[in-house]
Amino acid sequence: MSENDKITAEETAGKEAVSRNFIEQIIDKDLAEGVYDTVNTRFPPEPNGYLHIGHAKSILLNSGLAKQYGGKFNLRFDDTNPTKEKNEFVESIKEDVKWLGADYGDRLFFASDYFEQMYEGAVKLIRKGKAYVSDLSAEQIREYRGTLTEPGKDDPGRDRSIEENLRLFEEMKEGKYADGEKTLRARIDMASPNINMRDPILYRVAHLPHQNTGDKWCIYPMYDFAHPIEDAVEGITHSICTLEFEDHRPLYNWVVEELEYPHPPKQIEFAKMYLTNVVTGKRYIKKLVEDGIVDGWDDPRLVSIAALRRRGFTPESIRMFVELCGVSKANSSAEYSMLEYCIREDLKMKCARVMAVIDPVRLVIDNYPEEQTETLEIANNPENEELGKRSVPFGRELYIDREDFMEEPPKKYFRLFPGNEVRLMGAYFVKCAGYEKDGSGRVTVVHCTYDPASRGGNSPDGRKVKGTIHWVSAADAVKAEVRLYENIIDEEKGVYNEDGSLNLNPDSLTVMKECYIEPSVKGAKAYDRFQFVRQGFFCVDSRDSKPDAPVFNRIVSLKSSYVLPKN
RNA sequence: UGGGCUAUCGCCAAACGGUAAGGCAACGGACUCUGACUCCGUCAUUUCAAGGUUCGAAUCCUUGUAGCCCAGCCA
Repeated sequence: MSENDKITAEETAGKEAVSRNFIEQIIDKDLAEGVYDTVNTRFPPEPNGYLHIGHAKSILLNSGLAKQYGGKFNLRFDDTNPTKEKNEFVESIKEDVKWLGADYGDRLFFASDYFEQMYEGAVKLIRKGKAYVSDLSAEQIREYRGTLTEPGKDDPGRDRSIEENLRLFEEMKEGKYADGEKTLRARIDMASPNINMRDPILYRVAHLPHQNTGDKWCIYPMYDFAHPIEDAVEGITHSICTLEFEDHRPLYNWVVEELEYPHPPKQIEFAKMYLTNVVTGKRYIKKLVEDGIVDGWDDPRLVSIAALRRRGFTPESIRMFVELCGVSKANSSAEYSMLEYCIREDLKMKCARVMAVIDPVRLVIDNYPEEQTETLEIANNPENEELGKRSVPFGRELYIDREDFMEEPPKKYFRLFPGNEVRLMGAYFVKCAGYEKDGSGRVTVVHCTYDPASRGGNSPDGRKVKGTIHWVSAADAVKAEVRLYENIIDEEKGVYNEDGSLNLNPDSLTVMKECYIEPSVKGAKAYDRFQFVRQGFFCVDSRDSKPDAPVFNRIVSLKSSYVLPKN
């Protein structure tokens, strides 16, 4: 206890009196009062789907608290319902939890490991007269339960003798009854204003093999009975869950009390994290996949952990985001811009800043000698010298982005236009001398002249230019595909239509097939990230990128205070 | 309509009876070989509302209002 006090104090000091969230406050109080002498937490997913950004909050909150207070953090699969669960999901969840940096070490558990103890717990309750076997059908149970405003009525099985209950429950376990024929219920209060306390079902019959226990069991415990036992068995002190379980807390406490656990865990509820204009619902995503709108659960426009990873988000950025969002009991929805801030912030110093032309147009330097080429040394990240320098080839013919040239510029446009001089980043000043168009009026070539004295990007005469643009040597460029993402949801309209369907943004994916990137990106591997100067952060796609045909995902664009006028 | 919970800036979120932190976003401006970054500045006389208690209220009391959750043999 004194040891934990120290850790807490250090933590507080280190955080410079940053206020503690309400869960930390509860924990501090528990530690101070000696209710607990350590802090053990768990993340208890049911393996019935992929994890998404919302889960990250729970994972990082739980693992973070354990770490902060020097306790244990468990990953526990809440696999008490074999009808919904699959091993495929336990693998993906393990991967995602590890990727997020929540270190559960070897503390990987399954609720199904405790089926025996749960069974014994149920028997104990029966012996205490606190549980009984019910013959009611599902429909009858619903009728007997009453409504929000009317009390329920007693189950006919409620008054069975302990002996009979013991026998019947044993028979349930032996497989004498069909699915739905019998249940084990807690004897609490059918008139409770809290519906969860109206003799909740503890066990149901399900003749179904379980992914972990096989055919050993044909009765499976319900969440409300299983969860407190799982927590107690693992020595969890603070069982942190989301708000919708608040009404279940009295039942949670009833279970640990009736089962007489010496150090009962405490359930604390917090508000889930939602992102504005984002879809996380399983059925919606399933439909997007089925309809071919996205290319899988890890499509970079989605916010599953796998999708964020594939898009190029870092675990650090997700952690920063969760931390920034904070923890409270108020239902809230964070804006996506906060997540964008976090990834930019994280990648800013880490990534090499390279030049990539996404929508190319040729730039010819008329006064540059035909056969001449040269190599320029450019810092990989001017703000981080540790990233070193690279060589960038330069020549007479380059590519620049179409957006960086206009025939008739609007006011305040300081890129290339006839007569204007700009800097080719890291290279020379060039002045636009003319341009060519094809039959459809599309610009095909921009001509310019360069000032040889401005090599490196500055003119010895002190002449200034307003604009600096990026470029790539046509002869040396790496051809690549670049995928530009926007929200898959139409933000103007919100996520859902009146009929419950999604408001999709038809332009959520723009595939640019012919992009030219400077040769320094050659050899980039899956998940390698770069800043494409003036454009954004990009990541090598882990699924579709090939060494000879690289594919880059735009993680996030750079901020911009200049809006190009629409043509 | 019974029970539980929540309401503080466009979005998160502190404040724990002593006179409304901070971050994101936005908007000015400086700087700039990224229209980025960085820097500097602006952004709640007021905390869902109305009363009350108090020298003093976002915090306490009263009465309302709004939102979320609960009637699975799901978790």
